[in-house]
Amino acid sequence: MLEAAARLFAQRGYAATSMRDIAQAASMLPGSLYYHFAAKEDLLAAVYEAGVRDIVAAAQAAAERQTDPWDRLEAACVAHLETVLRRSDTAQVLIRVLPEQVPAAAARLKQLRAEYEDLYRALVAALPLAADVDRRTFRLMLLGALNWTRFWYRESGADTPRVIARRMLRMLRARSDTARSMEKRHG
Amino acid sequence: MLEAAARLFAQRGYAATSMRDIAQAASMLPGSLYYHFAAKEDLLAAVYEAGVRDIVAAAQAAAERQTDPWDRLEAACVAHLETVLRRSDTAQVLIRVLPEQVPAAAARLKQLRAEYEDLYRALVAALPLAADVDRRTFRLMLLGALNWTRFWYRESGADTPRVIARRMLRMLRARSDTARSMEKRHG
DNA sequence: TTGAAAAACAAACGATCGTTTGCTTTATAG
DNA sequence: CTATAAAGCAAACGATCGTTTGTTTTTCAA
Repeated sequence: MLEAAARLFAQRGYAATSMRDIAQAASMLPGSLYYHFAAKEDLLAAVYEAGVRDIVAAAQAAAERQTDPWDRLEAACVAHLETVLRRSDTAQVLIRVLPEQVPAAAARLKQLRAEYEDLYRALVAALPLAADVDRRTFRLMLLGALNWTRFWYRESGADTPRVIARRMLRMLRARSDTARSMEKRHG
Repeated sequence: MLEAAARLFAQRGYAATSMRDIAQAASMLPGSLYYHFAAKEDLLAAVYEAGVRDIVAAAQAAAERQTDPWDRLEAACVAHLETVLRRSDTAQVLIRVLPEQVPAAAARLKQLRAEYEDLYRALVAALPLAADVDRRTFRLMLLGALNWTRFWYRESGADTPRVIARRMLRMLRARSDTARSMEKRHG
């Protein structure tokens, strides 16, 4: 039921998905949904919560398997992209549906989003970046590029989410890195 | 009237905006809209077209004032971001509303989007990039980062669109550049 | 096996949706 | 000034929306 809602919210958006659509996808009648959720907004909030859980869990688990700050970030990004593009419909809703679109639940949704943004704030904070690199811009740029893939990624394409994430991180890593690690990588 | 529609589509999305909302914002009655547009989808297509025109015109004009490939791209990105974040409601619709959300008009909308993606394809093609840099990833990453700003940019913040665009481009420029221009910049 | 709680059904409520129709107002060319 | 076309008004159409209500089915512990 949550899965059906997530799939439709991710595909069509929140407003364009009716409770009847969701009910049909879940093989139920519209009214039955209201035994589990008091309103459409609550259903969205539940999907959102599951989405945050999916992404944060995947990214965090991947990061924890690494020790080097750059490796940790890369692992998190790979997991993030694989989750969003392949594994989880609920995760896609995080990208597709924005809190402001549902004013009544905006506060709760923003709080949930913050949970996963904090993860990246921490990962970026640990990077040995050159002094003139703005970490906020770095983080927002990375997340923007990653999340935007949802709009052009095709399963049929040659590139896997893993390859895409790594390629993106390599582009950002270059000059942003400290001189010391630059030296090391350049031999 | 187009402006009213653009503002609402950008703020709330396509499905969440009713013809009555648009009519009220344009100080008209709902039925009157249909003298100018046969359907809601046609109204969106018109807004989309104006949005593409705004972005492409601004970016192209800015790029033409420069000769160096990197300067041309930077100028285009600055103009792009200023248009999207400040000047044009219609431009925001391009980012907010995706073709797949309106199946009946998807083909036309995709065609319009392609027009502005081609501009960036050309700008990126002209860059003196290192051989191991994938230009497609470069372009998609840049556009993703730029367009994602719509979701976190605040007018009240300290950074102007111009500053944001330049900072982002500087991060991407570093290692992606050829060795020759690296040398030049590093003295 | 029975009885109560959980879950789903069946049917409808008022509200709002995109759109249409017929008439009136406004603008403009001769 | 007047005729004609462009633009907008007023009112409503059927469809669909989120949601509610009362009843029936299913589940499962005692």
